[in-house]
Amino acid sequence: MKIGELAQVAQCTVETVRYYEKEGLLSAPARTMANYRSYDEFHVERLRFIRNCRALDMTHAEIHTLLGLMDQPAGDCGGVNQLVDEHIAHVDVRMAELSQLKQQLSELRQRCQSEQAMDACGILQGLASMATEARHERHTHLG
Amino acid sequence: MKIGELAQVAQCTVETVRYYEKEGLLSAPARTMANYRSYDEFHVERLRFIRNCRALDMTHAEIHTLLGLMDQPAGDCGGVNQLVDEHIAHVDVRMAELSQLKQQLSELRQRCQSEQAMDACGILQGLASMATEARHERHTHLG
DNA sequence: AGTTGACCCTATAGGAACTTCAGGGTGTGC
DNA sequence: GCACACCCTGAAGTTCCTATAGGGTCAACT
Repeated sequence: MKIGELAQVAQCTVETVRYYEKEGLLSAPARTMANYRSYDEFHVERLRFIRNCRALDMTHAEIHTLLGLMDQPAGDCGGVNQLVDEHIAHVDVRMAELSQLKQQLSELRQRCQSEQAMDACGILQGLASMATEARHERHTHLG
Repeated sequence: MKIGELAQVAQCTVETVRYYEKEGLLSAPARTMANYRSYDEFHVERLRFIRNCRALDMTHAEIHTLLGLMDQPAGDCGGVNQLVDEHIAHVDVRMAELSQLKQQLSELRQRCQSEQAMDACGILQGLASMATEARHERHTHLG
C-alpha cells in the first residue's frame, strides 16, 4: 500500500508518516519502481501502535523505548510497566499544576467583575502586583 | 540598571530578557556608551507583568494583546476580562483532556499486573488494539 | 601595566512534534 | 495530450525559550 492509504488507516497525515520514518520510529519500507514507499501489514500495525501511544501523549523517546522493549520478546514486560507508570506520574504532575493554575486564574478573575476604567481593573492590578516567582522547571513533557 | 540586575529582580535569565525585546514584548531600552542596555523602573514593571502572565501560562500573543489593551487607558477593561476568561477556558479544556488521558492510562495499566512474557503483556496488547482515533486538533496552547 | 573574572554584546543553533512550502515527478481517466 | 490526484525531497516555520560561539567592557588585584 502507498503512503496515503497507510496514513488514512492510521488516522494521521502523509507528512507525519514520513516524519516518523526520519525519526526512526517507523522503519523505511520498500520502494516501487517510481520510488513510491510501499507498506505492508507490519507497518500498519506499527504505525497504529505509535499513533495510539501518541494519543496517550507519550513522547517519541518513550515510544522508541517501548518499541525497543517489544522487539525483545525474550525478556519480560517489567520495563513496559515501569514506563507506563512513569508516564502516568507525568500526567498526575501536570494535572496538579493546572489545578493550581486554575485556582490562581479564578482568584485573579474575581478581582474585576465589571467593565470599568483600565486603571481601576483589578485583574491588571493583580497581574502587576503578583509576587514574581522563580520560573519553575518542567517536571513533565506535558506542556 | 543593567540587564543582569533586571533579570534578577524579575526572576528570569538575561537571555529571556533579550528574547522578549526581540519579540516586541519589552521595549528596547537606552544604551550606555559601552552599548550595554540600560533599564529604568518602567521596564522593571513591564517585565514583572510579563513574567506574571507567563507564570499563568499565557502565550506571548495573549500577553501582547493584554499589554496593548493596558496602553489604551481611555478604554474600559472588557477586553482584559474576556482574555482572562478565554484563558481560563483553555485551562479547563486541557484539564478535561488530561483527566480522560489519565483514565485511559489507568485502564491500560490494569491490564498487566505482573512482569510476564512480552507477548502476554496486556499493556502492549492494549496499545496494539486501541481504536485508532483521529488526531484531535489543539483546543488550547497548554500542551 | 597586565591580567583575572564578572559582566555585557550579537548571531546562530537546538529542542518537540510536527506542519507548510517550494519545486518537481508519476499515474490514470477522458 | 492534458488535467488532476497523488507521490518525492529538502528546507523552513511553529513556540518559548536555552545554549553556544566568539567577542567587547569594566573593576579590582598584582
